Amino acid sequence: MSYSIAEAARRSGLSIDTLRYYERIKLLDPPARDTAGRRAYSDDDLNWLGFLTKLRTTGMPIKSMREYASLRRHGVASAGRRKALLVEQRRSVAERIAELQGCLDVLDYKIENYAQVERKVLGVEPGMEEISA
Amino acid sequence: MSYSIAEAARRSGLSIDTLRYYERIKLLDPPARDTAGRRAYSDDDLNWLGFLTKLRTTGMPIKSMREYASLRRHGVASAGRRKALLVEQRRSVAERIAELQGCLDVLDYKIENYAQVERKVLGVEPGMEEISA
DNA sequence: AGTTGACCTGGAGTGCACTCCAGGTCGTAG
DNA sequence: CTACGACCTGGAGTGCACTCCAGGTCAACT
Repeated sequence: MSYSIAEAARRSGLSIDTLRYYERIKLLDPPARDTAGRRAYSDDDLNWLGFLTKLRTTGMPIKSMREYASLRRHGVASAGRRKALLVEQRRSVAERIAELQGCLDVLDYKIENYAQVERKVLGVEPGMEEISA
Repeated sequence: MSYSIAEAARRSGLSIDTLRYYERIKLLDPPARDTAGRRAYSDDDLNWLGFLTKLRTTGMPIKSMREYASLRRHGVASAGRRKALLVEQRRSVAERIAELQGCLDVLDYKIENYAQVERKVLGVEPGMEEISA
């Protein structure tokens, strides 16, 4: 199967401009072209884009994604280095999740404070004593 | 207690430039000044900076942090809106954690693949049969 | 034959969140 | 008294990851 740039954009969730940008900066190997010179993305291209967006979601900088992409072109000999990059990214994602979890706790604490203030305000409204109790 | 800008930077984990920047864009009320006109940050200032960095860590844009900061200046009447902002941010953080968890799963899958490839390579090395088994 | 719409290229522009700089002022140590 | 280091100001510069633009090509419809 092959896909126009519009279709590839739709399926990958990236914009058309971003697809061309990723190609320019060598995140993505130049896809095949149709007879009119238009890009024709393969399923492999789409799968790779899917993985790239996962990496991006984890906050991996484009520089590192480019390194990974470049290693991929160098075949099986680069597998060790690629694995190392992923292991490092895994570590950084786990760390980030823990950090966000900490922020969640702070938010919960603050929100609970606001909720208590609300209950207090209700409590001093005339006739509302039973609600605040 | 009051702190020089260098000390405030050290304690908040922000740079001196960032502290002045946050003040300029009204994330932070102008701190007191000493007799020489230098900034003297209070404990309250430091606590607020601590909370700001939590919000920033959650990925809240500066625009929204400014809104929160501005509401804070308008006293108790704005508490409802402030709580709503925090509740929304809480939701977005929880979502982000789930998203990252999904990425973690993809990374684990890929890493496991690489590990399998490594075991296979070992397997075909002479005298290594028992390791790959 | 003409118009439309999707696509092409190289290059410029954008928004965000800082970060750096030049030139100047203070208060203290030598 | 001067040298130093920490601080001050307004404004310019940076890096990232896109995003937009002008001007052009091409196949298909009317």
